[in-house]
Amino acid sequence: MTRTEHAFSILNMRTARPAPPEDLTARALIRDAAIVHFAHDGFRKASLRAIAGSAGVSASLVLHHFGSKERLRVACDEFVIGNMMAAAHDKSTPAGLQAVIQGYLANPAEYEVDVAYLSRAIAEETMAGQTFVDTIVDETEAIVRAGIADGSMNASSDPRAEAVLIAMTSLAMMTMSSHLARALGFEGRGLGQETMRRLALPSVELYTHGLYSDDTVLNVTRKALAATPAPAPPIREDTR
Amino acid sequence: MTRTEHAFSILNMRTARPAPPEDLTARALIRDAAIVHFAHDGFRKASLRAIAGSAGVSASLVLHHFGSKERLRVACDEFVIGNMMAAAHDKSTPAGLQAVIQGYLANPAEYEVDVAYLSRAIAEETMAGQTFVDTIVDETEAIVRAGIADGSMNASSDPRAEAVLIAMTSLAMMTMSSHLARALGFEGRGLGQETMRRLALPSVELYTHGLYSDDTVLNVTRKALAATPAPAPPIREDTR
DNA sequence: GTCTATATAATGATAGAC
DNA sequence: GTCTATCATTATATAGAC
Repeated sequence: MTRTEHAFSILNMRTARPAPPEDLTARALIRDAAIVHFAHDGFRKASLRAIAGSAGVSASLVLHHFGSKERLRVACDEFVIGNMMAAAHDKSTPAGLQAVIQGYLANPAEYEVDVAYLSRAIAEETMAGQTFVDTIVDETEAIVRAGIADGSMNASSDPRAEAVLIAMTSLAMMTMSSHLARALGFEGRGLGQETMRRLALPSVELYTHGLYSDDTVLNVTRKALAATPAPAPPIREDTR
Repeated sequence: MTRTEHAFSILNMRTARPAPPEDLTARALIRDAAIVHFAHDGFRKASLRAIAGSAGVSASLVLHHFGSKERLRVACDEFVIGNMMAAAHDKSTPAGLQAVIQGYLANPAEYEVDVAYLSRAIAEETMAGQTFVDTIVDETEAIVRAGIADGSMNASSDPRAEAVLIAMTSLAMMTMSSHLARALGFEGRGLGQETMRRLALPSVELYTHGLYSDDTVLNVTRKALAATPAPAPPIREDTR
């Protein structure tokens, strides 16, 4: 994803999960219902009975197919992650998942369920959440390093840490979408296009000219860091 | 909080909750235990029996004092928020809570429980979470507007939206601390000083010079927004 | 594959003794 | 204020018929 694509993607659209409604196996119906319930209520609050009810089957059938609630969660994790990775691969850019996220931010209604599921997964620190976050961070790092290399982005003292910061900001748009909307006066409407539209320009402004008007804070921070040596030896992790 | 204080606060410290260990009323013991359990396990998973066990009392006494699990949660919400607001008031700066957060980021062990509780509250979209987020956003907006007014910060097309973005980034450091640490190779150690130290400089770099090296993306975004009129009439909310 | 019936465990909440 | 005993509900999970 080039920086121009990045900007455009904010206003782009994508098609939703191609899952037809009726001709699905019961196992798939249950899995899809579970994803909705886990996303909406969280793992603990979502009950097998409620999931079974939404899928139009008995609670026992859920266990017959998945063995336990925990294994059902794993199946949902793998399905949603697989879904996201497939969508990312469709984009066929070095920043696949990032592009999917941008697509979501442009049209939240499409990926709504998967994104809500992943938000929960991130908060509950489940396997799907960690995989998703790690992938986004790695992709972001690749983008940042490429941008620095081709001169479109500024040099950084620590591109990995910079990528982490940028990725977390993107992810925060997902996980805190309701707070975001409320803070902008769009209460109750979730993360809609109105919210994203209002944030698009300030976000790019911040990423273009920064917040501070001169290097005062930067210099102060540098001195402060130099004055207090790291508690543990400043081992530089492998940042690829 | 001036911008210099902002930079310094990253390396500052603060004292912890002044709660003595033994000479507390049973009600307070229960409340403190509940805060720990709600923070660690979430509201649903935390059981009254486990809370009572940690407080060294019977489960019935919990209900005797608080009436119900939900009312216990409300009491915890109010206590933690009150705690934070008091700490913020101690700072006696226009950016009280922000300063407390910065203090936490500098020394996570101190406020660990309260911050973990608020992280949960944000994720579970409880009353405490909303109050906390809204306060942080409002404070951030005041800082941004003051910074713009005194020339230390760049002008913005939408200071409120800019403040929301900055606040969400700060809050993401809290709510996604484990993912953050893992992404930097500090797995398992939570959000420690190592992590914060590594992020301090890149964060300020980003806020000083931005990410993009020129106005290409900015101009593209401006054009894209101008080309697609807002879905709903572009009503400008009251941004104070 | 799908169901009904049931086992088993845990939870939030109540009653009442001290 | 604090406890023990207990209730009623709900949850996950199993057994077995069809």
